[in-house]
Amino acid sequence: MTAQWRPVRQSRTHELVLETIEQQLLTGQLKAGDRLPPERELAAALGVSRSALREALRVLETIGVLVAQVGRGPDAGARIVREPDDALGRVLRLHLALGSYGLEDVLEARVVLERSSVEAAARAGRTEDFEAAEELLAGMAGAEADAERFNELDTAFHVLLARSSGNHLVSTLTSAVRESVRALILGAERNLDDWPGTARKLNADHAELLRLIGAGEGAAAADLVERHIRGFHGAFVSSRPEDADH
Amino acid sequence: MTAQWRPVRQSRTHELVLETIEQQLLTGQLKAGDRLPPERELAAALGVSRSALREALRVLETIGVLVAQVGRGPDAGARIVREPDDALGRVLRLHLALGSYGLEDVLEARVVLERSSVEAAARAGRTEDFEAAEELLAGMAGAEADAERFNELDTAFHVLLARSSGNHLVSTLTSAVRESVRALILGAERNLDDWPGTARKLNADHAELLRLIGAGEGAAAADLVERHIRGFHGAFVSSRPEDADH
DNA sequence: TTCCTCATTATGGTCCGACCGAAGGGAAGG
DNA sequence: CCTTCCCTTCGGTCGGACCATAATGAGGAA
Repeated sequence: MTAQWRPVRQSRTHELVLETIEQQLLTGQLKAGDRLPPERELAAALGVSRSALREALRVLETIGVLVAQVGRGPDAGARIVREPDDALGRVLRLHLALGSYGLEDVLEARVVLERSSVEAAARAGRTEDFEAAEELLAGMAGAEADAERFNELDTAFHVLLARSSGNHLVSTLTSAVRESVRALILGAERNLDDWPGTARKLNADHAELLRLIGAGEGAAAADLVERHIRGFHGAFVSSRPEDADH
Repeated sequence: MTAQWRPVRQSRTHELVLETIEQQLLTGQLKAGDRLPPERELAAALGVSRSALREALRVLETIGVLVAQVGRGPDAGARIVREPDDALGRVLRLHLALGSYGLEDVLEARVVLERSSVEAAARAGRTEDFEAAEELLAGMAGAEADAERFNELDTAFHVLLARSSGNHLVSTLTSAVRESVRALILGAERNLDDWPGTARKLNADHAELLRLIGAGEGAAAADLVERHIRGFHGAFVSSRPEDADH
């Protein structure tokens, strides 16, 4: 194997701090819900400046592992939380914009993830999610004129299906990927010739998808969701010929 | 729809800075390879303190969108880059540790992603990746005694297959998910009764997988990789009964 | 007593000014 | 022409100060 040496880039203080805290997370010494000491105390305890500590905390915050609240009382200060969705969404969104991967890749990823989601959802059969999905569906039917609102509900619908699969990770990834192309999809919808008609078609897909999932027909639902995604996604990719290289 | 209000959490300076820079990324005013102005200048231009700016830059750095180098010359300063893999890996790793999702979820996600990867790889048929994979395979055969090294090569092997699919996004996700459980897998391997025997079996799978991909038999390769992952992953999940809730 | 009001205090958020160390650029000297 | 050494330009770090926010608790009014 050809040796690949990456620069060591050693010892930026905030990275050391980060490692320390990460270790405590990985070993379970820090759990969700725990509070960190006040910044000034922790900085002193770690022997670093408050600025360096704050940079490390900021990183944890963007990862969705920590939130901070000002003020006083039991809810104030820095707390460990579990909110990966926004973090992943932001990463994917920015890298999509930078062309770290192309739209085709996003299309394939969506197909793969959502096929798996709907199959699992059909197996799980959660009626409460089913009802919520019905509501979203009704909302979309009423919002066919308003592309922005439709897009919002559409995203919520797909994310709900993913969540209904019972697999948090796949759901998080699905949600993040879907969010990352949200602005693009919205832009494409606005440029379509016959948007209301397209919206109706999409909604018909959604209704049928929901029916199949409710009936436990996972395989059929998976095929439908693939057609659904490829159909629309493919249509607007072709109208946006900026291919991203790498 | 029941209204869901999340707190506005408005106007932390570094978030405003972040939005500004993100906008420039999303609109293409900032592209990969571009250099940002020196921190002091940029801070002054944005009308914020250097600390606030630095926190925003740190966020971009953890997202894998920016790197900073000290010193002088054309390569110094903050540059826009495209390195999503480490960022995603870190997010998933920490959230796995926090129990944002369970091991079962990771198993399913790996199955879904890697099935897709090997099918695509079989279609793409990149001979150069094939050769690199052969090398890794040989390396693993020689490292059956050393669990750590084996694990390293194993990870590299799966990541290589993913990359060979030609889909950067799926490859990145695969790599991140695989990295996130790397420490866990290593720990499990060390606790196995018959590790060398297991290693041989895994390697046999790898060899056969590579053969199928080379022969263009994507479907068979997908089935094999699913059995491969479920077999081993399932075995060690059962020996580690800490189920993560949410 | 009970309730409202207001000062106190703990906490994160922001800013400033200073200094350190790394690394390219260029002048001085061989 | 090449080497050596200083200077300048960067990010990285630090300490201290002040602000905004929000719970707390004391003190006064009903």
